[in-house]
Amino acid sequence: MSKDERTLYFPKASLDRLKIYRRLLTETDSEYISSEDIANKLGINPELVRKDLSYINYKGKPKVGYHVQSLLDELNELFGLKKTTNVIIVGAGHLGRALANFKGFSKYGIKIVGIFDNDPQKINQFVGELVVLPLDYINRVVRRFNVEIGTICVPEEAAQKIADLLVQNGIKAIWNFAPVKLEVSEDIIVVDEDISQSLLTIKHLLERKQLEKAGEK
Amino acid sequence: MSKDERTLYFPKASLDRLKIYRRLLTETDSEYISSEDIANKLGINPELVRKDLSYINYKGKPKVGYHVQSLLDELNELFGLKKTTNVIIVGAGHLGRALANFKGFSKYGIKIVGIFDNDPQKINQFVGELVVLPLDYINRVVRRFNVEIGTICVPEEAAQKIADLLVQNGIKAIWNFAPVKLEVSEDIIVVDEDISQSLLTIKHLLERKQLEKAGEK
DNA sequence: TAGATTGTTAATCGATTAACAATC
DNA sequence: TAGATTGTTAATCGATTAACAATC
Repeated sequence: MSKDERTLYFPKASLDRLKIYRRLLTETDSEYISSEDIANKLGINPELVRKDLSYINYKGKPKVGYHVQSLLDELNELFGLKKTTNVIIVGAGHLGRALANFKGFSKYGIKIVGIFDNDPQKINQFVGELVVLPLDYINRVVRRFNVEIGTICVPEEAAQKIADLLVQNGIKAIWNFAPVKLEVSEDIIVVDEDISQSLLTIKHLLERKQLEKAGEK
Repeated sequence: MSKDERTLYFPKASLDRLKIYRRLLTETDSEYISSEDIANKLGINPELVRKDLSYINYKGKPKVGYHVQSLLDELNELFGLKKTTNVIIVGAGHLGRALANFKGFSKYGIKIVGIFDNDPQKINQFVGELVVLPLDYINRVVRRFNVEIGTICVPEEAAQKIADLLVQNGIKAIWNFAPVKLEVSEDIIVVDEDISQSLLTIKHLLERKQLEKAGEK
């Protein structure tokens, strides 16, 4: 199968499930796994699993199931895990530093190659093995390391300006932790990671549950 | 309208959009806003906005639109922003400490009332205004502050055990930063915040984009 | 071979969009 | 009033599920 065939468009929901299958497979010891096994563990339908895998043109063996290792390889390829992608972080506050210190990214072929801030107090401080650099240095680092992803960990007032700066410097994708809808040109990938928003979901579900309980009486 | 009417079931996608409308309204200065204004800013259909708002039984004024302040009030109520919810954090690593230090949660009616770790080196250290406590203290803190939400910031190997511990101690919702599917009883709310997974999405989209470009030639 | 499991087409379901009457 | 915008019913679209033939 050619790469082009494999990466034709398929639903976002399927892409998200493929990530979950991938995680499940990394925790699977057996040599083969059936669509039913996968479905049961995730609480979904086996047909859906098969459909999702058909999108990436991966073939299982009737009567046997899917070969865990080769499917995992295929999914790792799909998510570009085999090649290293260089990433910078803008904002050396608590969150930016926490991300810079996180050891788990290497598993996903992600390497943090720089952290930046405009606060003179933070500049030159060590964060793990990196040193906080001023924003002027973004250009140099991006070119030197061929950085594709920029992470925004600055306060929301500053986020749009930093996004513009990143785009100017040739960043192709933005991982945005600020609670703002960034306006960038269409060809830039933006993924929002607005963690406070999930707290809203939790609070709503707690409220709803409480009302349900009250209603039962 | 009674609370019960308002909180009848509606699609998850609508709930997520309602959160986005809420954020947009906080950034809106005018007194009224039309479904078309909202839709344009978010790149969706005005009909969808009206449909979503009809789920929460919120009425606009024909020819005028929606009253920004009162809609915002309604949404704040929907997401339980007006009352304070107490939260604890388990795991005082970089991420746990970053969350404990984050000032923005108060806006959402969230208060961090405790941070815990099993590492003797971390216990008794200060994190902002809190002191890291051993896991044994979870029970006391949960009861004392009537804690509803527990945040898991421990390594993935430990996550399930901590989830069990939280549930034993009466926690009603888990905000899970570990890359693991937690097994908990049905009445416990679990919201996953697996940030590494979004990197997979970014890497995939980057790959796809590159293939598209290659294909154009 | 018989049976189990895949792969795929058709049917169903649910969410989004279109249409339009109601209303200020 | 006329016109703009809401609220809601009906039509469409897309994703999920069901059914079943293909295959090892």
